[in-house]
Amino acid sequence: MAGGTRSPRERMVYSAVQLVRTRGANGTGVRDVVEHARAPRGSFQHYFPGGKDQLVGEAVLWAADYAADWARAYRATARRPTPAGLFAHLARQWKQEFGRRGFDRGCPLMAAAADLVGAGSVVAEQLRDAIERWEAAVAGELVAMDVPPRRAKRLATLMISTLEGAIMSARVRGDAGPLTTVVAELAPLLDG
Amino acid sequence: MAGGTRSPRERMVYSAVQLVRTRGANGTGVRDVVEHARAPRGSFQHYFPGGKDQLVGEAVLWAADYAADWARAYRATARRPTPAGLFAHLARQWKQEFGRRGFDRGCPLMAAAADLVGAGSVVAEQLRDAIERWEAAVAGELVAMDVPPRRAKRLATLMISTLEGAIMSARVRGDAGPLTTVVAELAPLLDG
DNA sequence: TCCCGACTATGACGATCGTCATAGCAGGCT
DNA sequence: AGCCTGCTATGACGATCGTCATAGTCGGGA
Repeated sequence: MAGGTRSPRERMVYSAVQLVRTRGANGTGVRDVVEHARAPRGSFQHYFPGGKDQLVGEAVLWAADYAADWARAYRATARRPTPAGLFAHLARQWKQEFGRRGFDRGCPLMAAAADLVGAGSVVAEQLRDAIERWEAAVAGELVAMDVPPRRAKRLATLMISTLEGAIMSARVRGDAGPLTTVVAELAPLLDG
Repeated sequence: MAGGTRSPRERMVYSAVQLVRTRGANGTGVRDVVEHARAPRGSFQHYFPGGKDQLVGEAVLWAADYAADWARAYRATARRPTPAGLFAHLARQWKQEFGRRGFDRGCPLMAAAADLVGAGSVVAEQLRDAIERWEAAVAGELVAMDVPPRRAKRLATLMISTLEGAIMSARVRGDAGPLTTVVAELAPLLDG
């Protein structure tokens, strides 16, 4: 999650992710990102000649790959993988995040989507890539559990939608309850 | 949805809702709201001495009441109300919105949550009220269908979470498919 | 040695933000 | 008439935004 020896460029992308998660895309300034990353201020325009759009775009893609990797990691930890188990695995991380660090940080994709999609930002395209990459990873894991590909895609859509909404609900209430609820309610449907 | 004879004050709250839906809370300026509402610029500080926070707070509450009313309206239109029918009713409005007006506008509660919760805004409290008010309305409708109160609350959480996530997914992809998918997938669980 | 490329430092620009101060208008009441 | 109150008009303040221009530092190859 956190490494000490990353390049200033990588640190800026990572910091952008964290700040977008807490304050939204419009609420995050490039100066904040540079400072949070302990990166030289002059390096921003060197590494990101495309400006803030490029930075946020890379942050969104970084987050999607991180989420996809997290989904793929489930198979190694579970002795008997099931769709409901995968969903619980995805939700567990968020419960831990909320339990340990509070409710300040949400999903970066949701934050970026809320601010940028309707504004016609160029980042919207990479947001689309990000969501599809994540969903494809989840669907791929379901296929590996012998779920038929077509249904795997539908279940992946359901899982990601429900997870995202539960994250938002939990953050607003300051209570991880919604995550627990949706995991329990969806379990029979996913494994049935 | 739109009335021509509302007071400048009401128009500003309504315009704030629409602008927050498309550009997010931080992306919406008070000058934009005033102009969009065709309201006198000087009236803003008169009606909202609490500034932007007050305006956004009222917008969030307005949206919650609107959503709650929409949920309650289902019972009148359905000859044989069921939980899955209610969920489809909620999703149908969004499919129509996306079909008619495109994907620029999302859910104002999600947009406000993404921008304000992590920033420690005072609006976060009213956001909490808004979500709970909406969820209580949905749960109330379920109880009216003879769903036991405790389970009604859980199903309401599931429905709202899934709906919110599907809205986000649909907006990012520019395709209302996720809404259709989650409605179909959740139906047997909700009515079973 | 010189130079050249990658990287960093710093200051400034114009735009926009939320907020405020102040003045002007209308209409009802006494 | 005079006045008070609800509402509107307008200009400005300081802060912050994303971006840019320019100069400085550093190390390795010719």
